[in-house]
Amino acid sequence: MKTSVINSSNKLPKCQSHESEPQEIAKLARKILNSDKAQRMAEFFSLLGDANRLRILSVLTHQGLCVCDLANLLGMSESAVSHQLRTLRTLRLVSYEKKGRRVYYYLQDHHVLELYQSVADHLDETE
Amino acid sequence: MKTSVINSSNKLPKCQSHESEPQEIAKLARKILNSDKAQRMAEFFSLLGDANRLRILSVLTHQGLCVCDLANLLGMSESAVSHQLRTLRTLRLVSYEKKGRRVYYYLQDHHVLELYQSVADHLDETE
DNA sequence: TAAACAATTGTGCAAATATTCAATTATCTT
DNA sequence: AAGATAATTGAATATTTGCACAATTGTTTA
Repeated sequence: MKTSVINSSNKLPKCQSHESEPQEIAKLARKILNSDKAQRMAEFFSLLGDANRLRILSVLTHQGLCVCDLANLLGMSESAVSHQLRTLRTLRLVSYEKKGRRVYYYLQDHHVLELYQSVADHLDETE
Repeated sequence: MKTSVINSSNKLPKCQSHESEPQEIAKLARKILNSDKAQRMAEFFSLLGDANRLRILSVLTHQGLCVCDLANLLGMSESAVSHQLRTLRTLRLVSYEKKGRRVYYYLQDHHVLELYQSVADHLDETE
């Protein structure tokens, strides 16, 4: 999930900036996605870049559930589920509520639902 | 990018399915995101889960560029850029065109733009 | 209070990934 | 044709990440 840190060590590539207007290039340079934000965006996308996490989210979409039931439904160990929920928790994609010794998890950030649906549909289109 | 393969080794978790209607659970089981599709979705998201790839895409959003210019703009080595472009290519997010010894890359899948913008905005909201 | 259960946590390892380095291919220029 | 340049590729390395396993915490039930 934590992704590569952006190269700031300025080991300059040696190929020459070419004929096509150098000022155009300079203009582009100002539009480049800022490294810090790129990093945060990458972390967000990476969060969705795991099949098991996606499946957890897909279940929580329909209903809030405890760790135990999630583990059973998904065929994962409780430990694995708990670990994944932890990362989902720290990035505020899910919330939780303790009821006795069970801990119920709920989808918190419904924004991810759009992304989720969007990619799901996209993959359907492109066969 | 290739993500963890889903656990099908059925090492059964031992906690018991609890009181809250077992039939509800059974119904949920049928709605779970299919493992295969989850895998493909995860691969797609993982593709966006790297800061440098995001930056490459963000540049190509504005203009098609050759590897050399991309490397210069992003402060990456040509080799690193080329490697990343390869993965973007194989997943059909970018297209390319050879002009002499330069190879120009273009954003192909404009669908990612929506995702990109969506997450960019999302992070802006949540400060 | 003891035993059972649900969940979390830390450690360690294996698989995946990004980048560097070196070698190679293809194209341009002289 | 020779040398320079742009890009790709493969191998090696370092980092990241997901999960198993074991130990621990907190809660319920007998």
